[in-house]
Amino acid sequence: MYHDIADDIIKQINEQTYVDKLPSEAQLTDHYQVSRNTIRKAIDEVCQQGLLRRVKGSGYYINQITMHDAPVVNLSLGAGKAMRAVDSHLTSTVLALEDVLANQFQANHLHITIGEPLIHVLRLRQLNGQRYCIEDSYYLKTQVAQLSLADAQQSIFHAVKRDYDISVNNAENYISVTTLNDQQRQLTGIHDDHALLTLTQINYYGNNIAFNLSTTKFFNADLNLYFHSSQTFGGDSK
Amino acid sequence: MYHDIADDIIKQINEQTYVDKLPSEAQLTDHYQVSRNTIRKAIDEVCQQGLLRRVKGSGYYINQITMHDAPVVNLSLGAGKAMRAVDSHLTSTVLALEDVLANQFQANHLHITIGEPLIHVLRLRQLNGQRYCIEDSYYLKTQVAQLSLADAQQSIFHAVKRDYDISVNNAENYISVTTLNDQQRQLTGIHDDHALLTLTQINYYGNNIAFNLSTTKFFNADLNLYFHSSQTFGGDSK
DNA sequence: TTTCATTTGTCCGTATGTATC
DNA sequence: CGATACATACGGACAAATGAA
Repeated sequence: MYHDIADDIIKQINEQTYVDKLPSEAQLTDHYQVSRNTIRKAIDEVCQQGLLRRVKGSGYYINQITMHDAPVVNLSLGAGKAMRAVDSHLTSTVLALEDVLANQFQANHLHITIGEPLIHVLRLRQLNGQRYCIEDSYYLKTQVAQLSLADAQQSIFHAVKRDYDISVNNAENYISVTTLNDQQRQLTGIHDDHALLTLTQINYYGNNIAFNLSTTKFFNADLNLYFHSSQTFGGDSK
Repeated sequence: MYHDIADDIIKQINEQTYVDKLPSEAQLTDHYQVSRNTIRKAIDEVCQQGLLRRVKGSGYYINQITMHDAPVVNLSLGAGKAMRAVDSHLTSTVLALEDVLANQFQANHLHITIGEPLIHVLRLRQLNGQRYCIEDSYYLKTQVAQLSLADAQQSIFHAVKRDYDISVNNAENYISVTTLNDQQRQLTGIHDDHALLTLTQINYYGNNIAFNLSTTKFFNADLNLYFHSSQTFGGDSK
């Protein structure tokens, strides 16, 4: 229930029903007809997504997530949700859809042994006709037995949820700067050596079983990856 | 109080008192002599740092965070804590320590008007004799009236905490790829055009007032910025 | 400066639901 | 199936910060 309330609050923020700050807990309690604790749990969720900052004695203030004109991807929304804002406008060209065996890197990150079977998907994604990102994804075949080409052209996470009831519970995120690798150059025909902002994610579901490892390289030189960190902590920070 | 319990649980994990999983909530309730709600809030904090995975009906399992060959800065630890691991080994060369007036960019992010007085600190930081990062920081003079050269050579946040009782409560983080700007080239004598992983942070204290805007450019081409994102969410993700 | 109502932060006890084993 | 363990929700109490009178 508090999930639904959280979703609704986020919706109100997006629709600018709430502009500068949220109504007080008392007002929200009244509005949603639930206890204060439930409201607070809902607000916790919204805060965790970096949309609010909380001020004791004052209220909840809405964060403006912008970097001037530069495009921003909010990673605090959690895996799968981060891209949703742009996801509907993205088109995907599937450059590879194949079974492979885990190498050292993949085995390390997926907590499996070398040689375990994986599905490899390489996609070039476009936004408004512009190259947006290139994404290498590896799925554990023990979890995701099969992926159709049609699914790979759309939202894979959606298909995985539909067919295997797997959705992302949490994720580890690594951000670095890289260039395209040989396979990516060959299949895209892009041969320049540009440094690309790169996001590597290990996605976990349910009991925190890693089921997916993906590396996304963004072509847009202006792109910003955003996330919010808060200090839950009272004190010191020494 | 639940902060202290969270800290203690983390300590027990680090000391391997708890190896595979945590004691049950009932046992922890008994051990710390607090209510179950308080235990759960403490555990929430530990989870948020990515140290635990929670399994309904089963228990809390300790995450084994795998190490990588590439150097990693863990930003999930929260603002101010992220750099602590390396901070003590960093030496800082202060390239600029001056009063400036806020420009458009700074005003936007610090939620102030153009022309407000700021302190600008430009530091070149080294790790084991190697260039590690270059950091531009702007402090609101209304909050931080003065910074000494000695403080700038050490930990500025520590000095700010000591002199003004200001510590970071939460932060907005933007990660992008940039190159050095003119002032940075001039003052460092570095004139190549390398793409650098760049972290822009707006730091808040008292949860509401932005007091610092800093941009850090990392020289290490292998560096990874890490953070953990969890889904608090039960369900769907549609 | 003090006072006071508002608002968020913390903690408690209890009850019920649901997943795991 | 029953026992255990985590998830959700309610209601109440007091503390602490804010902001306006």
